[in-house]
Amino acid sequence: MPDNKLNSDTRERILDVAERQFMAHGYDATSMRMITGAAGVNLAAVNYHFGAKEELLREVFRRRLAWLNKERLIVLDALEQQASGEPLKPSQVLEAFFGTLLHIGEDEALGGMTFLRLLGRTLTDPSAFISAFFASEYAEVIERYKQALIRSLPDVPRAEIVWRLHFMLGAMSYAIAGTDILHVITGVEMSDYAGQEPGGKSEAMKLSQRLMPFLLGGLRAPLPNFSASSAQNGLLPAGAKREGEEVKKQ
Amino acid sequence: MPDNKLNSDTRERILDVAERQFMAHGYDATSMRMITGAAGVNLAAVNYHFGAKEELLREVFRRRLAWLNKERLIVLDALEQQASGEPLKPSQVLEAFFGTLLHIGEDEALGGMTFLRLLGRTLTDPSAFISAFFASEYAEVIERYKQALIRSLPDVPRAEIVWRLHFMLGAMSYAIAGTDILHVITGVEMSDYAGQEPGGKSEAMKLSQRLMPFLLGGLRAPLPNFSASSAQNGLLPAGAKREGEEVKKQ
DNA sequence: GTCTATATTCAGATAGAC
DNA sequence: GTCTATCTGAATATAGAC
Repeated sequence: MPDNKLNSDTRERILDVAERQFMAHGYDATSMRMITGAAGVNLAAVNYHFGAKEELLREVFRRRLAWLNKERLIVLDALEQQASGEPLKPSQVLEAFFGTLLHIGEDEALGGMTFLRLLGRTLTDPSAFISAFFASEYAEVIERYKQALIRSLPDVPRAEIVWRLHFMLGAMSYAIAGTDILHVITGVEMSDYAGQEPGGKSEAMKLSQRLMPFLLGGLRAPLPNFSASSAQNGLLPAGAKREGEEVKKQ
Repeated sequence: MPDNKLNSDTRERILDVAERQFMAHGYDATSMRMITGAAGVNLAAVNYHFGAKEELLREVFRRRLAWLNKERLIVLDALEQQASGEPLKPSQVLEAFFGTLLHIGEDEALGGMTFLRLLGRTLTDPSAFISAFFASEYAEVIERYKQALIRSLPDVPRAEIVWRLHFMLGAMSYAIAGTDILHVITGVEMSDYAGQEPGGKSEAMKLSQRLMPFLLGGLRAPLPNFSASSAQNGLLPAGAKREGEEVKKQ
């Protein structure tokens, strides 16, 4: 039985290609023929190895999230042990959570920017099976970090922290996922996302340096004022102040 | 010729239903049969009125974005005129931009939360025709607000402002779009998104009150420090500090 | 494990009667 | 403007030879 070295990793080749195609075109718009064609394997191979297309997507995420979830817990454990009972600083919690994620972007073996973009885009996908999958994959880690954040900000109400965790996830996912779209929307001035020359700072590093201060600033922002009076300092939607507007009949 | 009142607004009914379905299932996963079935109109009606499915999606957005874009410019114009040459405060710019958007969520005639969610989700859609459409629809408004932000923060480099505008768009879109998904991910503690009882604060208002301080905090956060030395204060991805890691072969 | 061939279903779109 | 009927293509998935 001689070497069929190339044949044996059909499974991995499919996963690599699927990851790229799902990122580029979205889950629905990526057909199994596109995947198997680009991977140079037979159409039936996907069903043989994964059963169905949905399972393939789940497996694409599983192999990356396994590392990410483990790493996030390891880093948080290490920080908490180091702090010996004291609450962590908010910046430490954010670094552990977002830094670990962005690290994936620097390492092709962990999925690189391709996977990060896929992750950011897929998180907003409305498909039921996808959101159910993410909910179960993320539950434990999010809960741990939520608790760490709550301890790190004793003066901020729990509910407010959860909102802000939500906002931070959004800012990050979008920043990563939106490469093409928001690039165009926000103009061409941004330093290039792509083209990570070895030697220079990686794409993920540049993103991290800008994102972290933003997130920290948002997380520690003054609390909203809920006191009775309505139009107190202008946190209302601007349009809400005008009245008697007519809605043109299109 | 007696009243065929109900027949004449087939076009609008299709748009209303399509908006809801695209939001709930995504563009690709929504078939024209689903839309026409739920709208109670004939399958051929979509092609008759809009030509093709892609055109239908564009029209769903056009009728809402027309109001939004106009309103955003009106509000910004009014603020700038009122300031008579002086730069606006960052909070004013944010209110004008995000408040106008969130106002849609309070008014069913403007699309309500259904449209806001659809918008948030669709912005990350990778389809080429969708991103091209948004780029052209948004170009003018984004440019105006970008300039207003740059004037309002004279000490912050232009590039940094563009990054942060990007992050803000992400935080907001995600917060809106992620109702189902991130609800689950971040736990059940958040005050309910849905169920806007008239009399109480609307969903959009509650979101606005939390989002605005967060965005403002992020926008005005201290700048990242780019000075030479690498590991200065820990803004690196946490995982990047460890070395010699092995990547298990799956 | 890999391939061909095919079953089955469903998509978007249109022709043409009314 | 609306409907029925249908064209055409492409999707996922599987049976069965090798």
